[in-house]
Amino acid sequence: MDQQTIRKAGLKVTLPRMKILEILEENAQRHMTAEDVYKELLLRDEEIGLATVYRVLTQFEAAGLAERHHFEGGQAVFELNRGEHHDHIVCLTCGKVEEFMDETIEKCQAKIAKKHGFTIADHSLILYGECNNPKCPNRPK
Amino acid sequence: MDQQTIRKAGLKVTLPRMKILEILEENAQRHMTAEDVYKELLLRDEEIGLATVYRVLTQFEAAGLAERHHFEGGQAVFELNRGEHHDHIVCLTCGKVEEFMDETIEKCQAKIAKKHGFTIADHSLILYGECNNPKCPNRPK
DNA sequence: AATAGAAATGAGAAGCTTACGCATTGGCGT
DNA sequence: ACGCCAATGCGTAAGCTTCTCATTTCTATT
Repeated sequence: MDQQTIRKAGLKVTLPRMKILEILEENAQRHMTAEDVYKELLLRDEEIGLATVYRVLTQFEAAGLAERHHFEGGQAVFELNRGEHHDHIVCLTCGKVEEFMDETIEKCQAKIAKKHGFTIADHSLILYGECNNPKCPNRPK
Repeated sequence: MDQQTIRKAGLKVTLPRMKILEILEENAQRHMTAEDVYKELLLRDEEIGLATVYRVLTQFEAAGLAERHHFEGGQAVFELNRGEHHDHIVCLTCGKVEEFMDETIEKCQAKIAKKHGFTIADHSLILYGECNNPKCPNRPK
């Protein structure tokens, strides 16, 4: 139940938060910008302001429900946290994002952090390139 | 000679470009924002506009002279390209940035790209954490 | 159920970073 | 030394995100 998800995050259960969570769940395979979420809300005739979308997404992030990524292009994208950590490959031509996870890289990172005397809190690994998909050049949006 | 660096990049040798390159060289251990560079120019009584700083930094980036990184915090930072590729560890408390390079990780990335059918053009790996330096909590700025 | 208090929302405006337009300035080849 | 064309500076504009504050909505309480 979504309500529990929100409540456990220490947030009041409100309509905007329910709707936004719902949209993020339905688009779990995509990575959505705040604007994307807002547009989706408009399509559903929900009277939710863009400011609220940003606020809620930021709260979700703070609560660990969602992650914010800064891919190239200035606009931040959000995705629901589904438990398993992963990194991203982004196609510079069509914008497609794929996810991956490599145990070796994770271990190397820990090793490097130790060598530098750092305690790692988080990391961001993004590979940029061309997806080589025949249909790729059709940029979305 | 700096002039050669700029000329070889296909850019006209102008005073702003010289000064900005100079500042980047003198602060090679730091990672500077456009604003940082601009302030440094003001200190030196150079009549160079912020718009020019952004323009020149972007040109340096396009010419491969400098790299632009998007660490957390929205503001992009620039650093001169000194030939050898490297990634970054950023201290979330004091903002200190250290550089590293790990052959194993680089190889893993290539492997992952191949597995996903991507041709890698670039990548961004940033570790965030605490530097554990006794003097760390004195945030700069 | 009704109510009070606190938190959340919506709308617009502000803030911040970055890019742009245009008149003026300044390199660089001849 | 001269002139062309690129580069600059200033102001302004654009894009993304956050803030302000009056109003609404949730939740705990009566």
